[in-house]
Amino acid sequence: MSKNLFLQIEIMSLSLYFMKTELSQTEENYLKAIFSISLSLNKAVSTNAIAEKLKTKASSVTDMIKKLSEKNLVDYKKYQGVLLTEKGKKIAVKIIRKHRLWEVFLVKYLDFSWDEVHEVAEQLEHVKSTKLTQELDRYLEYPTHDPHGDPIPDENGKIAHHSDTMLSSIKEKQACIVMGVKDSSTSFLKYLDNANIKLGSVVNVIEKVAFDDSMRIEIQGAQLSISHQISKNLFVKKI
Amino acid sequence: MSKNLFLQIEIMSLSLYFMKTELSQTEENYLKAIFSISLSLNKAVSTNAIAEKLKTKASSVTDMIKKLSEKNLVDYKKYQGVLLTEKGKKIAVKIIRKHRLWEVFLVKYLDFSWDEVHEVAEQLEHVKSTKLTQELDRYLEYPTHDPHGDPIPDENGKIAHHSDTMLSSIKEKQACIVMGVKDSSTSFLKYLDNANIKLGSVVNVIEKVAFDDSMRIEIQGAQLSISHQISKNLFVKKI
DNA sequence: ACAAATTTTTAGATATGTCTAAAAATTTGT
DNA sequence: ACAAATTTTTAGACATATCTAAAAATTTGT
Repeated sequence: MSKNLFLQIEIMSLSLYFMKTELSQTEENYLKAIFSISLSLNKAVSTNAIAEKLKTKASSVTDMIKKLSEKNLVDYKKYQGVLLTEKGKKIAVKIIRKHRLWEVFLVKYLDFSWDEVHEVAEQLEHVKSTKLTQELDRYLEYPTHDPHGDPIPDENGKIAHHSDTMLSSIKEKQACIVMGVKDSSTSFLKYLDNANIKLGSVVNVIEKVAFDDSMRIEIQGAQLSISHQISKNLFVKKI
Repeated sequence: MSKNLFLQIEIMSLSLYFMKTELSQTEENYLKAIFSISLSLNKAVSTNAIAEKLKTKASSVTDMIKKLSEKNLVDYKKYQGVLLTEKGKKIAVKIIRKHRLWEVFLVKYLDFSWDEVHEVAEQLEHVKSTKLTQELDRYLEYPTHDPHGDPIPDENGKIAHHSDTMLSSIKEKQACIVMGVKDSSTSFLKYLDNANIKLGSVVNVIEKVAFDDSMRIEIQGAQLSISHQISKNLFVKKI
């Protein structure tokens, strides 16, 4: 009888471990936040960092982390921050994939501009349907990058690595192509629209000003001066 | 001082009344349920009817009704059931509009069949963005009916009225066109697929069997016999 | 190294939406 | 009309996700 009980408990734990747990939107947002913070970090993600990212309080983060830890989505040791497990990483990447696919859809077919897509994609990314994601991907013709130049993970979670050269690091007389934006804030994107800077734009660095790190660039025949704040938020590829 | 206080309270009440209250998905689902029940009913909607529709308990419904009532979305008197206010009706229709637009999108562009769309549309309908709905409508070329033949409310909430003739009421030798389905269950829709019955199909009533109310019909040259259960769930238009 | 500052966790509260069980009101049947 | 059946509401719990305030642990600065 006792042996039977243990067997039963083992089966329960196993099914719990493999269970296709439907996550809440909140849980999904935590995973996404942890993923994106740990991208630019080689250590465990701190409670405060997550709290700041999600505009919530550290105590709320601690509670949620415990929950995610019980579901084997994060590795957590008290006071030591968290890291996503493989399982947690897979889910985070899946959500990012959905987010970016929807962004492409909104810009490509629904006339959204690149500064309008984020808020709506934040909602759409939580819709649960494998078929939906697959069909959307097909319909969009398997895009590799979203409207901000960020790579879209494929069905297996593989992510093309992003250009990591900033325009600010390009030397005088050198030409490059705009590959993405580091900052996706509305104000920055609107500035770029105004300056006629788009993904794929060819930029020639005419002159660099040592004093304030600003630069004079040429884009589509027109010259303009951009501050360091701008140039250090543009991913480019040298030609 | 006291006059000032009253003024303040009045302003607060006014702003509460006009406040653009973001509703939760649950609240939206209650409004939708009440709307759809009251369509086939000329009196207040009972607590139990809502509970059954939403697969929840009557006590939960009472709680939610109180909340919706405080937000002026339903008229509620204890033990007397509820009716949507104009404000509530507007929101319900908006959600139904979004639901049906998404269904059209899924079938038209993402290769969903008409029995697969409901579940996903239930999620998509709660995404909040006026621009999204407008642009989707435009992109779909302002469809008037969803894949099940249900009318899509326009931007002002106007709904084309639905055919209310059932195939079961059509007389022998009379021809008609399939306009919609009353039952949208997977099993019914799959049966129709199998029998090659689609929206727009021309159906000829060959013979009616008084004994069990079944009928022999002709569709696209082929003859088949359908039960009353089937014929009473198909909206048609006489030719 | 150890006191101060910071970070993180815990404890206890609040809000939403759900439930069961019991009480109250309404409707039904004879 | 009034007892029985049904419906609806209330009361009290519970789960999720949040917060504030205080306690505990870790990190920092001298």
